[in-house]
Amino acid sequence: MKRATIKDIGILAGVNPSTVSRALRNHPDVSAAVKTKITEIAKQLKYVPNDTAVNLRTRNSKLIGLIVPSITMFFTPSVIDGISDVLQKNGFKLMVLCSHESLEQETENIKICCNAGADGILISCSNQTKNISHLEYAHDLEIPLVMFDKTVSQSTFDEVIIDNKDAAEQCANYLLQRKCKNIIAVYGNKNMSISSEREKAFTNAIKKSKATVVKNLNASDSIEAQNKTLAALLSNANIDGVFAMSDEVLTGVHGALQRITTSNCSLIAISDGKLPPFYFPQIPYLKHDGFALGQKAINLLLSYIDNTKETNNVKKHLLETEMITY
Amino acid sequence: MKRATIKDIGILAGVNPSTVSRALRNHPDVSAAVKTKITEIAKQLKYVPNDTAVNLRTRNSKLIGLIVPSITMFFTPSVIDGISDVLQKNGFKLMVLCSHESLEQETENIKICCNAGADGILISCSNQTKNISHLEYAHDLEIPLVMFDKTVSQSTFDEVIIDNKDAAEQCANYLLQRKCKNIIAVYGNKNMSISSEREKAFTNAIKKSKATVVKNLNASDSIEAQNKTLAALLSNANIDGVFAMSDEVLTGVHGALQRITTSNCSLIAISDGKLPPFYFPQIPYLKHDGFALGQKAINLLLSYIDNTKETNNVKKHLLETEMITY
DNA sequence: CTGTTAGCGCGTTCAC
DNA sequence: GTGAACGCGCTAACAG
Repeated sequence: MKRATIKDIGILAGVNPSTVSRALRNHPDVSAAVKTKITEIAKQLKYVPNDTAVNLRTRNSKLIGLIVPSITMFFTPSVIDGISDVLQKNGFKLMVLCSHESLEQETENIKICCNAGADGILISCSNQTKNISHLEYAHDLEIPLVMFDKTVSQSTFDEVIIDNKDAAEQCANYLLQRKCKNIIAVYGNKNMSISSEREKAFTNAIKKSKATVVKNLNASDSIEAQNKTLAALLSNANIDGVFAMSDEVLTGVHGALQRITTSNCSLIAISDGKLPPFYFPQIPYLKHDGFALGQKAINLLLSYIDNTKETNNVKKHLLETEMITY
Repeated sequence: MKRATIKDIGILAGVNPSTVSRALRNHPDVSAAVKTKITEIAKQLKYVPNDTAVNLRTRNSKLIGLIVPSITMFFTPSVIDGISDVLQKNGFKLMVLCSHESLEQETENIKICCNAGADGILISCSNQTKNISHLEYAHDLEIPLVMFDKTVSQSTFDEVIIDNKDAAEQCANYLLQRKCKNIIAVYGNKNMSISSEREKAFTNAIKKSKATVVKNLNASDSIEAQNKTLAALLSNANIDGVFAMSDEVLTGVHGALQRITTSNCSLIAISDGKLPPFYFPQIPYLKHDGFALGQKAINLLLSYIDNTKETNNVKKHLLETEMITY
């Protein structure tokens, strides 16, 4: 069944295609009589405007490119959910590209987005990414871009991230309240700003107390986290507190703790909350909401696209977090 | 920076736009000299064809619509990963729509895909979906559609699913080998064909032995799974084997088992393998690979789009599974 | 208020 | 071999 066009309607209504176009878009210049007539015919023909033609004419694609380092994480799906939630309401399409933690693939994905004519790009960087030189391609084409979650130090694009300092401090305070004295902290890949920021804040908070951070660990995946944590626990029998900065890391840390039957540690993690309830006993965590983060990031991007953004100041947008204990 | 068009190149090269078009698409009719000259200029201008214009002209969008019931599950992200892996290599874009287990939203998503001019649709149904009447919209427009994973009984569209019968039987055999006699089986939502098919196969396999299925449970989410499993365990002290048909269900089942300290049950699950290793001790599972399933489904859909599909027989495509024990 | 005209950027006939 | 002309479906400027 072929699709009806604006022209088909015009013929049936005995009017010019352009009149049909105006009527359907509720232009004030067209008479009520003609308007209802055209609307009626359009309904009968099950007319639906051809997006491609509209896009070509109006020079926008109603397409948002989303680039993520990995999709099988706990966090990313929630973010996608939040983004698509907003986009569906605005008639935008979401194109999902995964970089698999590769800078090369990430660079390629930027090009794909631009060449596909995306109206805007949302990116969370791979752990290989150290600067934003590969984002210039989008910047040159004047395609709005917003970074979220996994960002790198820069001052060209807006960033939507959780309040890393506050989150890490809250976790530190939790452990201090539980009277922990000898603490291990496990972070993600060293390149990521979320790692260094959380480390800095956590370390400072602990320093203010009588407790000490016995060891700062970095791990790019849960296996590495498990091995390093296990080694640290074995060589420091007096560890009584562990901080895991993400779900990825938490998985490994938890595995390590399970293997040390003698250990009696307090554990706290930064998490989006999907994973912790699966463990028994449940693990307390500082919740950082991926769904909300996705929504905030896409709303910001859309404000760039619609030109409704108030100021032009590039800045970091912080997301609040919440401590969940049982 | 504005994008260069075929026209810009033509002016610089002193040739007609149509010649540029031919040269860039390596048409045999254009002389080698002109061809290299044009290619050179195109490179300098960083020319990239305008997808929208090409799509309008060629009447296809290079867009695939993916509709899933939920995205925060364990399984879906792997599937998306597999799909986008294939699509990126073929220059297709992936549009992700989530139905949030709502038939109404699913119907709406079908329309969004069609109206956006998707070249093809991949769908995993919500647990409210009982038939395919809402898919007719796509069928009428002759848009290829392939169902995967969560399907409903029908004979219009191809389905890509795991070999439910084999999977359930393998799980049954695992429990029988462990000398289980009194077994609980926990399935997902009753409407889903994967639930009924797995139940049928599992029950039949157990029936052939001296063991019995004490109880068949159905649960739409992990909370419900946990409550029902817990109740069943409490009222049947002699349970020595549990089968969880999915990660969703497994989460609840595991929670229930943890709460019964006296229980000494064998546990087996059908899972894509992301969740089981997180538990300690690790849970054996029948692996059904979401990544591979995604790839298989999209390849099938692409063969419809390219018209390279051999036969026109609608059928179920089964995916093999693998038992993972420790 | 409505019709005419002119493109958006590209691919493809048809001439020459 | 290459140019000219047309049209995909739609919107927008200009006329009347």
